[in-house]
Amino acid sequence: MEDKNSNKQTRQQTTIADIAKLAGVSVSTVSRVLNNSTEVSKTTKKKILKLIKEYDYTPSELARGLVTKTSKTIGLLIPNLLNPYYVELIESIEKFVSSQGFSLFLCITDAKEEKEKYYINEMLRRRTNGLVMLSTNIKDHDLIKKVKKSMEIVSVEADIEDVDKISVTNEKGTYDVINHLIEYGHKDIAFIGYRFSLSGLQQRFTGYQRAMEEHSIPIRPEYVIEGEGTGNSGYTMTQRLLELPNPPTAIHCMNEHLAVGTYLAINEYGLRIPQDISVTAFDNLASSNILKPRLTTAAMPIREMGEAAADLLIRNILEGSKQVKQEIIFSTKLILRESTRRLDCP
Amino acid sequence: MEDKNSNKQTRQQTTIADIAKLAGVSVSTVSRVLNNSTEVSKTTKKKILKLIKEYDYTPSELARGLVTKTSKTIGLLIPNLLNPYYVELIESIEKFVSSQGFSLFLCITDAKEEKEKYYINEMLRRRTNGLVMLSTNIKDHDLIKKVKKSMEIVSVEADIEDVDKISVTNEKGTYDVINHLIEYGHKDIAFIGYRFSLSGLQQRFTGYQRAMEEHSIPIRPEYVIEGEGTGNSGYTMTQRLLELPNPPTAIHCMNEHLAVGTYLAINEYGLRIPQDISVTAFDNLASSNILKPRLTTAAMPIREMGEAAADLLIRNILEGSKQVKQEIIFSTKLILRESTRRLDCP
DNA sequence: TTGTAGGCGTTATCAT
DNA sequence: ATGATAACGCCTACAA
Repeated sequence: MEDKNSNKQTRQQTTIADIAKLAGVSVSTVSRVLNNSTEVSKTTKKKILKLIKEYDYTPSELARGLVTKTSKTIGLLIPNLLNPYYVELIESIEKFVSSQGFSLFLCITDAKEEKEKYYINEMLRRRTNGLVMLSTNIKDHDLIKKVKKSMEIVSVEADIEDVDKISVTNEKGTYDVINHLIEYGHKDIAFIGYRFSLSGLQQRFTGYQRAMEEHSIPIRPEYVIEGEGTGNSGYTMTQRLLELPNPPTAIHCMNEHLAVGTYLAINEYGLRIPQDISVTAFDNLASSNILKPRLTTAAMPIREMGEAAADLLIRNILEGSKQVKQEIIFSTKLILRESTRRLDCP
Repeated sequence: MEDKNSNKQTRQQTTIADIAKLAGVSVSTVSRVLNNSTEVSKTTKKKILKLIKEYDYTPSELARGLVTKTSKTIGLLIPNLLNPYYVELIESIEKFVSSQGFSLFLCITDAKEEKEKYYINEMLRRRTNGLVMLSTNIKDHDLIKKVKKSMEIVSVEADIEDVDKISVTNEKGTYDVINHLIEYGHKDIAFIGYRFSLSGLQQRFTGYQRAMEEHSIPIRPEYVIEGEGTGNSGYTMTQRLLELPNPPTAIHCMNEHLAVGTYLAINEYGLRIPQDISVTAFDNLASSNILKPRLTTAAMPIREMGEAAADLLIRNILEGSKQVKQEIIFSTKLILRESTRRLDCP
C-alpha cells in the first residue's frame, strides 16, 4: 500500500502499439484506421475500432506533431481581457479556430514587452503554427522575422512590418461621427481615449482632428484627454471635462468601454443625455445595448474581423502564406441612435 | 524562382543534432547544457550556448514532452468570457500558471455539452497536464473518471464528484447581504439571477431563502427572477420588477454583472439609489467601481481564488494528487457602501 | 566531462 | 490489405 497518496505513476497511457498487439496487427494498420488513409479490411477495422473504444485509446498529438510537423495550435497574444471588445473578438476567433481543429494558447501580456517576449518564446518552443496578435505593437522587427520563420502571423489593428493585418477604417469611422456632431451644431467636442500610440487608435484621433480641421474648428487641448482603456478611466476623464469652466457640449469616446464610464459620470452630475450633452463612441458592442439612451456610434464588424483573422491565419498555415503582406480593411458604419442632439433646434 | 508565393517548405527548424554537429560534440552534451543537468566543461558549454544563440535554436517542447511525458500545458474550460468575474479569474490564473512555465489552452464551451466534450477530447489528445473548470458542471462521471486518469482537475465553483474544488461561502455571503437589508427594514426584497442549477449559484439563492425564512418573511414568487448572466438580462429583470404593482424596496443581484443592468434600469425609471430603492450584489469586482452610488456587496476574493486554483492544480501535477478530494473554501465579506438605505429613518 | 544507444508514440516509405 | 523499418527531436541511463 505504498504511495497511497500519489497517483503520479498511474499516468501510463495506452498507445498505438498496445492496440496493435491487442488486435494482433501491426501499428501501421492501426495508424491507417486512425487516419483512414489507405483502405483497411472491414473486419480488422471493426476490431481495431472496438479496441480503441474499449481501452479509451487517444492518439498523442505530441507524437503525431513530431512527425507531421504541426501542432494544430495557435497563440493568441493579447494585452488583457477587460475590454468587451477583446472578448467579442476572442470569442469569434475561438469559434472559427476550433471549428478547424486548432487550439488556442491564451497569452495575456498586460502590454508588457517582457511578457510578450516570454510568450513568443513559449510559442516557439511549443511549435505553435500561428500567432494572432490583438492590439499589440511589437517594435522589435528582428523578433518578428525570427517568429515568421516558424509560424504564420496575423495582426488585428496593429500595423507591423511584413505582418498580415486585419483592420477597420478607424479614421473614417471617427471622422463620420465627429462630422455628425458638427452637423448637429456642436463645436465644443471633446475626445477621450488611450494608447494613442497604437496605430489603430491613433487613426481614430486623426479622424477627430481632420473633421475638426475641415470645419475650421480649433481643437481645445483641454478637450482631448488620454487616459487608460477602462470604464473607470472613461468615468474620470468625463468628470474632468464636466468640471471644466466651459465644458464641452459633446463627448466622443474612442471606444465604448470608455463610454460606460462617461454615461455614469454624466448621470451622476445630474445631466441628461442628449438634452444636456451628446455622447458618441466607436465599436458597437453587443454589451453596449445596456446604455440608455442608445449610443450613436461608429460600428465596426468585430466578429467578422475576428473570423477573418482566424480564417486568413489558418489558410496561410495550411496553404503557405503569400510573400506579399495581406491587409483586410473592414468598413465602419455610422449608426445614429439617441445619444446626440441638434444644438440649434432643441 | 519557383514557389515564390509560398514559404511553407522553409519551415525547417534547426535541431539539437544540428547544434551538436556544429559544436563537434554529441547531442547528449547539448542536451546537458540545455537542461544544465550534469556539469559540462566551461569551454564547450560556452561554445554550445553561442551556437544556440547564433542559430536561434529553440528546443521542441513536443519532442521533449514525448519523452518526459509532460506538456506543461493546462486547459481552461469556461462557458464564455462576458462576465467580468471570469475575466478577473482568468487573469489571475494566467498569471500564476505562466509564472510556473505552464501554458493555457483556452476552451470556450458556451455551456454546451457538445463543446465541452470536444475540448476535453482535444486536451486528452494533446496530453494536457491539467484542467481547470470554471463554472462548468460535468454530469457525465464516466468522462470525469476517464479524464482524471490522464490529468489533474480542479473546479472553481462547480461541485463535481472526486474533483478538487475552489469555492466561496456563497450561501453565507448572500445570507449576510439579505440580512443587512432586513436589518435596514426591508421586507420586499427581490432576488434576480441565472443558472440556478449550478451548485455555487444555487447556494446563493439558498442564502436568500434562509435569511428570509429566519425572519419569517414570505418570499413572493414574482420577486424571484431567473434570467441570463448578462448585463442586459439584469436590465430586463429589473424592469420587470419595477413594473410590478408593488415593486420591491430592495433588489439583490446574484452577481455584479447583473447589477450594472439593474443600475441602468433604475436610473432610467427616474428612481434614485438608495433613496427610492436599495441594491445589493455579490462579487466585488474591480470593474464595479464604476457604479455610483458604490455598491454594497458580498465580496469574494476572486484573484486569490484563481491563484489558489492554479496553485493546487500545478502542485498536484508536480507532486501527484492526494487520493482524497481537496476543497478550499474562501470566505465572503460583507462590504457596506452606499447602495442601501434604512427604510425606517429616512 | 563526454559519447553511445535505446526509447518516447506516431507517421510514412517501402516492401510483401 | 498489411508489415517492417526508418524517421521526427529530444532525454536518459549506461559506458567510457
